[in-house]
Amino acid sequence: MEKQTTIKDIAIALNISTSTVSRALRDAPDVKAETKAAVKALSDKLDYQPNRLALSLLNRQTNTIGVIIPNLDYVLATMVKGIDEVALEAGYTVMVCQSDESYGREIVNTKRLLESLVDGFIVSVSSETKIFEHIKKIQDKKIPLVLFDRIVNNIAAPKIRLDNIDGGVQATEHLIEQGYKKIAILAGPENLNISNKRMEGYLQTLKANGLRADKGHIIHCDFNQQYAYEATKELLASKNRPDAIFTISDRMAIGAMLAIKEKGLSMPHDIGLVGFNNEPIVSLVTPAISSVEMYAFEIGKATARAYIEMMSGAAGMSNQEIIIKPKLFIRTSSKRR
Amino acid sequence: MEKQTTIKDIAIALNISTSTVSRALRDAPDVKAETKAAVKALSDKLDYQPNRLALSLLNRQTNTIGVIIPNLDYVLATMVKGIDEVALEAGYTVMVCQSDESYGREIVNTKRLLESLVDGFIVSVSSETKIFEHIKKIQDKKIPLVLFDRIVNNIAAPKIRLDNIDGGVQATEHLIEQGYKKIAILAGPENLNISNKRMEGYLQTLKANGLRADKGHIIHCDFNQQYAYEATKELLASKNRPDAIFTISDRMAIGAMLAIKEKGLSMPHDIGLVGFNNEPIVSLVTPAISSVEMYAFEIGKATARAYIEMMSGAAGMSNQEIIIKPKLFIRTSSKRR
DNA sequence: AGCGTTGCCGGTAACGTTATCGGAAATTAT
DNA sequence: ATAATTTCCGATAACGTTACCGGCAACGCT
Repeated sequence: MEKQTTIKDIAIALNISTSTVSRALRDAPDVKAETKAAVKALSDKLDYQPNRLALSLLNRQTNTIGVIIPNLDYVLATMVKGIDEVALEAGYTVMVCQSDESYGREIVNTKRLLESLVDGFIVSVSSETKIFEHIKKIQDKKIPLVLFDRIVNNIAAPKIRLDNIDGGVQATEHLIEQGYKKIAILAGPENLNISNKRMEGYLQTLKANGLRADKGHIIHCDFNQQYAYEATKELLASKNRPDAIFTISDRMAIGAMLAIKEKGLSMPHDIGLVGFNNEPIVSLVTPAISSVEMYAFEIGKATARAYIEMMSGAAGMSNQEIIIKPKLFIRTSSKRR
Repeated sequence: MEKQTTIKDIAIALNISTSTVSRALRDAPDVKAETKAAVKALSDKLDYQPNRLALSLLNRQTNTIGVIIPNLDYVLATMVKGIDEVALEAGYTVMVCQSDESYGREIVNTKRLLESLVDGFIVSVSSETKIFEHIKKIQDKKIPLVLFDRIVNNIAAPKIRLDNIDGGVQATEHLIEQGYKKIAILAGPENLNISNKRMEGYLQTLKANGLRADKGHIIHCDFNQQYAYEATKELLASKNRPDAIFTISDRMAIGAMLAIKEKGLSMPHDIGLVGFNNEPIVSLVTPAISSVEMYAFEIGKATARAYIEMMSGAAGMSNQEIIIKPKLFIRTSSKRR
């Protein structure tokens, strides 16, 4: 707050020019060893810290990555951890902004970071976001952009995401193998790509196995576990009661589990249950819930790596799509054979 | 990446000076309406964004808060959300850096942010941090600092934290009221203040009720649920088996629950269980786990408010300590009367 | 002795913005 | 018509840093 020590302070104190101080600090070859020593000693004593703002202004780069995410739930926090780890290693600073699943806040965040605070973006869009002008604006300004997890299809950028369809396939195939016939799905919000892809895998697999999805067995609801609980209660009360439920998040799986227990049904006997994300919690409840691991930490790391690659490879963004394969972890909630 | 539109571009295009453009954009009174209109039109067209770096350099303030946290678990993520909400509202940008519970990374993060990137700090120290020179350095430079959650005692700064002792008291009193006599505690890492305070409340309450804490009933272990599971198994196998367990986090409570069930004991009959944090998950497992709510979101908001107050009140930091009262939520796992 | 070379350092401009001052032109008052 | 005021705008410096250029010594070479 007061006044940071600057290169000028050192220069005046030693009665030399700022240029020389600057060179001395960077260990340039054309500075006398003696001078260097004096500069370094004083800089240590005054606890000099270079002013990154001045540097960034000069070089037109901040070495900062703007990360925009919809929230900080388990999966995204894990991904951010992955991004952070790789970015820090490579000398980047990360600026995380949550949009809180709000389109408006996503725009505000983008705008702020665009004020020359970052030299690139890593974005996962909010579930509310249906218009992508703010994302396109980033690209119009030729600012590097990487999309991850909740990607946007009609934007050309490197994308790192889970193979969500495959996740849906693995979960559904497993349930069918276990002999379940009437498999319901608790899908997420309607316009959410990841949710729809998981459902696509579910539908594909049903079809491939000659099963038909009852329309009443496809429920769109928010990620919230409360909604999942309510939705499951309705499902279980319906005429055509499902004998298995696939939820596209673990939160929802736990909500579903609660409703199932309340109804007095047993897992995996009466009803099979498979969740998504493989959060630590699923193996700690009873019965332990089968879940699709999405390797969030790996996705985070891959995302940061793609970003770094894009920054170094001046040769235009490659727009590759990295697709991580999920893996179903089978537990008690769905294993009846 | 290419080149952002600057005030200069607009000035040249309209054949006026940069000063005039600057004033026009800020709606200064001494600019002709006509000129203003022209400037604004062109600035919109070119999608001009002011360069915050230049501004920050000039004003010696960034309007950015550096938030340093040990990790992004449920509690801290919630607190960050609270900070974020208040800070955004007040026009601040937040830079979140995780130290990943590492002393080294905490120092690196502090150092980076000190390079004039932020004009104040909000810090929760890592569990590994025992030396606080890096924190003191912040204060030596007269840079505003607020501590929250995992605070540091011998540093004078505004502090916002939970009344951890009271949390321990509430949990323990409740267990005693329910008739439990041999109450064990799964405490966190030894040098972690919040963990010790919760234990202090536990010890106080035992003493006040004429109970003695068996040394074997006080277990220090990492926050990790796996450790809690192992530790509980040992507890249950010991000669002097406890009839209740108080864990200082919900993660640990769930680990404990798992061990209890495995042993074939029932809650709340054979064993009472109380956790800490009141994470959503505790009400979704069976039995639902009693837990101490710590109002993480409120703590986050109060922290940001304290920061803002400190920034505005030029009259020295007040160094007040805001202490949030926790509240025990009683659920099945410990209610046997 | 004169020349080129090397070692070391200082001055200047630039990054994008705004505060401050000063001044020309236009308007009003006398 | 002249003075006084207002309206509007431009030039400059500054924030902290480094790249670039240039220059003065001192040294070595012929």
